[in-house]
Amino acid sequence: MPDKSPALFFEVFNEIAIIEQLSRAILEARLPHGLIAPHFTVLNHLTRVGDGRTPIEMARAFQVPKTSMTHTLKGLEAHGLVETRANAQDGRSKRVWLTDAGRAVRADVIAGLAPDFAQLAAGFDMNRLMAIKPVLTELRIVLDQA
Amino acid sequence: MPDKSPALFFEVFNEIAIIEQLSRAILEARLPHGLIAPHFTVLNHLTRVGDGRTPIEMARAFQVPKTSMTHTLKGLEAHGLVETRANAQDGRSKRVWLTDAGRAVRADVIAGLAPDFAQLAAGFDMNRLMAIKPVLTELRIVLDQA
DNA sequence: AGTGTATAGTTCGAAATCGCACCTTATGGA
DNA sequence: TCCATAAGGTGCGATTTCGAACTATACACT
Repeated sequence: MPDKSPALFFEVFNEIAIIEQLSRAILEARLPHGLIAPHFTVLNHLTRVGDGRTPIEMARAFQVPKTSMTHTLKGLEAHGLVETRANAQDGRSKRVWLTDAGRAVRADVIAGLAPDFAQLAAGFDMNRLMAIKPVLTELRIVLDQA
Repeated sequence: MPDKSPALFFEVFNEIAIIEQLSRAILEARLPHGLIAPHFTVLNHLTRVGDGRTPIEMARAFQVPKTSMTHTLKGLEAHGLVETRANAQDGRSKRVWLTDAGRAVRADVIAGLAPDFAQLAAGFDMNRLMAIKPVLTELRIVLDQA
């Protein structure tokens, strides 16, 4: 009997790629003009884990190249949503802080997403969503090590 | 008690976005020079569902804009991995066919991924992977409708 | 047939992504 | 202290992504 695991991985990764596209599209539909998903992701991250993070730390968290993070942060700074200051502990590094405008934009976007979430929650069993989360986390960790 | 579902969706979509990045990176590391993930995705799709598909059909399947599909197909054609012919049933449309080279490249890439899959399968319970697949499919469908 | 609308696909331009090379600062020995 | 190496960050250029506008064909309705 042949090993089915490659096919299974393919199918799962395929679904994941499509879900990523769709969820990003839903988010971006609610973002103010000029902001895209990576911008919001940074605002959200800084809110959740606390601002004062370094660019490289966020690049690792999101698994994107550091040049992409430079670009994303430049966009956020141009919109006045974050500001960067030198890192007193490390002269090579910066730290990124949310501005009041940045916090406000994040809050507004989340508020604007409420109807989308409501619709999703109506069509989807939250228990099943909760059930897959730890598996996804485990998968992410295994992939990260590979 | 507050509704936790927005946060749960955020976390799941976040994991999914990271998994998408990581799995794409693993795939692209095995692709021949000049090919990226979307190219392979098309080769794989045409192999699985049969070639002779139309560009718009694949754009919908992958949830990408049709302009992106035009670009991806142009790259595949430049590499001689697919060829397009007019659609006899619809004068506006094309159909896309795999070449022998295209089939060979897909097979080679999959063969090259074997060690990666083996490593993943070693570090991950296939039953858990199989368990989340239908939930992901359901999630994809619900998102698609939204 | 004739007309209005919808669909498949491309072109074009703007923005995003990301590898590479580079600069600067840290760090850990000799 | 000096030096080699590593790490944070940016500039640049090639490629990708994708929205807007456009062409050409199909289809529905009269």
